Amino acid sequence: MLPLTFDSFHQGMEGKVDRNSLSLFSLTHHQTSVASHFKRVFVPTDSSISFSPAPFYWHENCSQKRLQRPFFLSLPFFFSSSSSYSSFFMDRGAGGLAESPGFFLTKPNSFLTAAIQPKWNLNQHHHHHMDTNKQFSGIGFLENEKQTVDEMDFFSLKTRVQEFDDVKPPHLYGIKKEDSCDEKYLDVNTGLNLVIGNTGSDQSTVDDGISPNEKEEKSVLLVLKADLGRMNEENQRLKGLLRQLNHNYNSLQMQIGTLMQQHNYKKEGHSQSQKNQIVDEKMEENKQGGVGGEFMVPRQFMDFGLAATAETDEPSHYSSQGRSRDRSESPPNNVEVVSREFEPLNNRNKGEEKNESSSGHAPQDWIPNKVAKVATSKDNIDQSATEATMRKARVSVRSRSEAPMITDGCQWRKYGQKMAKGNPCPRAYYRCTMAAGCPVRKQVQRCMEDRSILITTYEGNHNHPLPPAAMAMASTTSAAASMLLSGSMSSADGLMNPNFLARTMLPCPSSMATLSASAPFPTVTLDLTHTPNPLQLQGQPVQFPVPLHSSPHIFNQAPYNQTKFSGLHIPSNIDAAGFASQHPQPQPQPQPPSLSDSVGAATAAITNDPNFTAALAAAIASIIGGAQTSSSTNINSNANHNNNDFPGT
DNA sequence: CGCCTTTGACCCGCGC
DNA sequence: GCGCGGGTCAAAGGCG
Repeated sequence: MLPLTFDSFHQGMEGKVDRNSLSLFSLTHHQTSVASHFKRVFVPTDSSISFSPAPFYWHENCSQKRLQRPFFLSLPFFFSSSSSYSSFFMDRGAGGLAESPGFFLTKPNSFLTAAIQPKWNLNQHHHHHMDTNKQFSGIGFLENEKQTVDEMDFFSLKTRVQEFDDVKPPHLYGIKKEDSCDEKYLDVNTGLNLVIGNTGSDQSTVDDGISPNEKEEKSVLLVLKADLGRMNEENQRLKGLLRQLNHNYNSLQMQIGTLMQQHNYKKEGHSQSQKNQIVDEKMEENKQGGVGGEFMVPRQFMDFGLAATAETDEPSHYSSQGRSRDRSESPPNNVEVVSREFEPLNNRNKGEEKNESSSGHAPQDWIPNKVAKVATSKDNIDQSATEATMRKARVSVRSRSEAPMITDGCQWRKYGQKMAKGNPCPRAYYRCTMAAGCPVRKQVQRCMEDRSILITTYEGNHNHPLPPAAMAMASTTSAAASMLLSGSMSSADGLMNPNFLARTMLPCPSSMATLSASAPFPTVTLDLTHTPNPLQLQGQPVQFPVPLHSSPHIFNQAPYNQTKFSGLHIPSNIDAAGFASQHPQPQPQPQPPSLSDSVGAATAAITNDPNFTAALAAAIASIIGGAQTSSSTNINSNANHNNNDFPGT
């Protein structure tokens, strides 16, 4: 233990304030009858340091002078700040020879602790100078709270003593209760009300007639009160933190709402009047359908949304399962779009009829929307053109993995396997089993050309909450599909001008993106194979969202007759997470340790970069629009039945 | 026993 | 009408 150097303290040396010394303090002793045992300690303010005084016991007679549990928790309430000094009142405390209080000055979020200890004890112990007026004189650091005092590395004091005569002691206004020993004070300097556990300032010298046992009980009581006070303070701090979090959350919600309004506004502006009605009905549905919140939150923001907006509420998916799907009773005009979102390539109406009549099986969760087709009697003219391409949105993810299936956080049940033509690797069909009736399905197949690449294609929307581990992939695919579908629903998008794309999309060969948006399924493929995944080297399943660091490659999947689109470039500085957060979800986003690009950060990036949003939307809209045009004329020119990538033939 | 995979059969759309 | 290919079903079996 380094001896304290009191000389500098007493000589009033002016020390340098630096964050490593933490050493400056001075005090004044108010010799008043009211608060004679209070010492105001002034700590020079360092912008990088904030002090949080907490008292501790110094056990004088212990060979190992361990720091005991703190008491006098009234101290923090004394804490006040001025421009150059922070100050707090220090109760001289129980004192005595056996134990006397010391005080920590703790740097927040740090083990670094300064300790102040009443001088007279030090003097008694070390036989150093005695100064009855300046009774507090020690300061030093502790590496951790378990460190003994002997191990304390006291800093030499680099202080100057200042007498702040203008600082008034706290004014006692409360009545001292005989049983509690509490006194109420008003700090006339800070205006704070203070409740001080009065232990008797001069117990070491004044015989107050209290027995040692009573003193101990009072000390214990004070300790408990001190703990309670500390907990209350912590509670207040946490409350403040919670308020701040709520505020931030609400702000983010408002931003989402703003983005959604802009999103809908674009759709309204570029589509027919019936679309307006759709939006209105969606909003009305959200009002009535229990989607809580201050603003409309479409389901795809909460689910693994592969479809745009409320199309996810496909009635027949759930009505047959006895689910509460009130909205299916009066399908809005967008039901036709809904039906196409989930309608398989083939029309399975007959199969369903067979299932319902002959086999007696309950209709499966993912079935063609026969009801929806019946309900789509209006506005067929415009929608007929969309019907050719708007069947089912798919998001395909290419990733390198030796495992048979990537780990995306969801639970899947294999329900089929087929040998796809032209690919020796079989294609596996999986259905989400995290919730009964979840319509989400995925297909897994290895790329024939590079069998280390696993191609996973997602389809449908989850109808249940997702675990955090599944949110990343869901948000990624949701955003991709949403953009794809929202673009496909625009028929005369003014942003479809290629020049707009040229202006907004920077060419970047490594992030060359192509959408396959033509019949039968508009498909977005996220190519995550270009970023080495450490896990793949270990032969372990690819753990999403690990690969999301890579840039999204949206390229031609061409499973069927698909039109290739070149020239859609996504800026390389926009990562997949940012892409996914195009439609941030209100659920807590996963924060795996390996995902440095958190969704939240990506959300901020997106919200701060409206150009990217507009550009991406316009690009996909343009592509889809081009697909719609070409699909009716020259789509076969790009037929590629030999494409080996899933879901290619 | 429940959940899952396997696997042949079946359905469907499409092209010829 | 027939064959092809994608997609699904469902019985049988495996597994913990």
